[in-house]
Amino acid sequence: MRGRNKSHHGVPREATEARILETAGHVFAETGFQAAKVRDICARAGVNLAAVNYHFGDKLGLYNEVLRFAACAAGNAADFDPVLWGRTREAKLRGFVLGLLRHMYGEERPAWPVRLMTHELAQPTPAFDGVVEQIIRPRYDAIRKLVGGVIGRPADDRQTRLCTQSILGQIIVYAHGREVLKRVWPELQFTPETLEELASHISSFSYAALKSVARRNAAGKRKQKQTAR
Amino acid sequence: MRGRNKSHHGVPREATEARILETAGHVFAETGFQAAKVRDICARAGVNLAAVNYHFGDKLGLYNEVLRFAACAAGNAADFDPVLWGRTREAKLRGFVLGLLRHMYGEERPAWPVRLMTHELAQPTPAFDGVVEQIIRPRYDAIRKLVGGVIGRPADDRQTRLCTQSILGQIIVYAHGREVLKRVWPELQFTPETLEELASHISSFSYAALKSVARRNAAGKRKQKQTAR
DNA sequence: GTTTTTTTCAAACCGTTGTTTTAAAATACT
DNA sequence: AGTATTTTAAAACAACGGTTTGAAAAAAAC
Repeated sequence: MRGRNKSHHGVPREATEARILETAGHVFAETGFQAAKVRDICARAGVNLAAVNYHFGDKLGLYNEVLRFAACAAGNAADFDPVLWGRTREAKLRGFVLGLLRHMYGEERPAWPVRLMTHELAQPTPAFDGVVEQIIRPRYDAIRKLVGGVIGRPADDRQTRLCTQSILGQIIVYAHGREVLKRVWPELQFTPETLEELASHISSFSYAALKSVARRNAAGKRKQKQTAR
Repeated sequence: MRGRNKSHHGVPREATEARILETAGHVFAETGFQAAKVRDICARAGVNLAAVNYHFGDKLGLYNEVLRFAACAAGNAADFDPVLWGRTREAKLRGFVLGLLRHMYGEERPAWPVRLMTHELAQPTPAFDGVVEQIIRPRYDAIRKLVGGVIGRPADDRQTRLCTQSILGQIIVYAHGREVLKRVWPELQFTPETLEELASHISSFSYAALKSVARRNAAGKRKQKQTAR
């Protein structure tokens, strides 16, 4: 009865399907899954109301497809090799930060996947686990390894994780604090130059902090040796 | 017809009203304003369906009342004098961070106001501006002033704001990254000792970074003077 | 104790919203 | 061209959910 996905020869999507998907991304990002209305999506996409159910089964099916689409746009795991980001560790750190910022605010990228994520964080749907495993965890593991290298600790060390949280927090605050930021710092604009500036600030801020942690660790070890003697 | 607020002599709230308010806080925090159901709130509170409309006018009226309640629980502006937090600037910073962490995760405090805020950030209601002005801005201004003091710049300097964002980001990541954190770092528990640990980490991490920024600024100035000579 | 006011309750109301249906139009296949 | 299949379209369906109603119960006022 209902034709799922591609037509009989390899053509991936009908025009209608694509238009729904595109529009749904924006609508879901604006209001979240629950509050988004199928009627709204269809009207904006200029397709009939029944099209969503015909092409995607139901609203949740459409949402999952939108998430899959957003996941593709997020890039693949191969991009998370720190060697791509720079030569020195500080350069690597800056590369990671800038990459993430560009990914979230870059002008060439659509803004809706990030906003969609904000809604998932506030109220996860069943699809959230997949998003974490596919999108977030590889990035998290990569930066954790890098941080561990700077402070001379294993990647799953508690202190390493705290430092990782500190770095990620500085990045996501611009996404999740968006509405607050608009009010307490309305002058801030997200131009490409701003992203560079943010990346420089966050990476140098963090690198200095990490070096300080590393020094404190080394001092701690020396002291331990002395008292052991 | 409908009796608003307090009864004729000064008693602030009927039992029903209070029970609705209490329950509504939890429900709104779980699912956000839109997705929360009046029927659900009433059922859980053990009151009749019509009670919400009778006591609060409509759903939005109840929500506003819940926000006002949460705002009270958030403490008043007088708590934001940095001198309360410690003697040295580093101690002040740690005091601020610990205060915010305790406010968000402290066991004596109910957890729902923070989750409610997550929903507001994802999809602000008209009440959000009030929340920002009453709750967030005083804290933001206080920490901004403190940071400016450490790096030797005015409170509304761009660099000061960037550093402030960096510190706040490290704190809110534990609130807004909650669902991610549960998946990538499931072992983390929020005991009172953990809060102390987080506060120590974030404040020492940040203070080291701030000092580094201050040094870089001083070096920049020296260089400027030399070339000017 | 009677009257008045306030509060509770069950039921109904009614717009909204996801989904289904049934038929017509468009497209592909032979 | 003729047939089968896929896609679109308008309307209806059914459940959900905020709100209203009108009467009963409870509380307050007198």
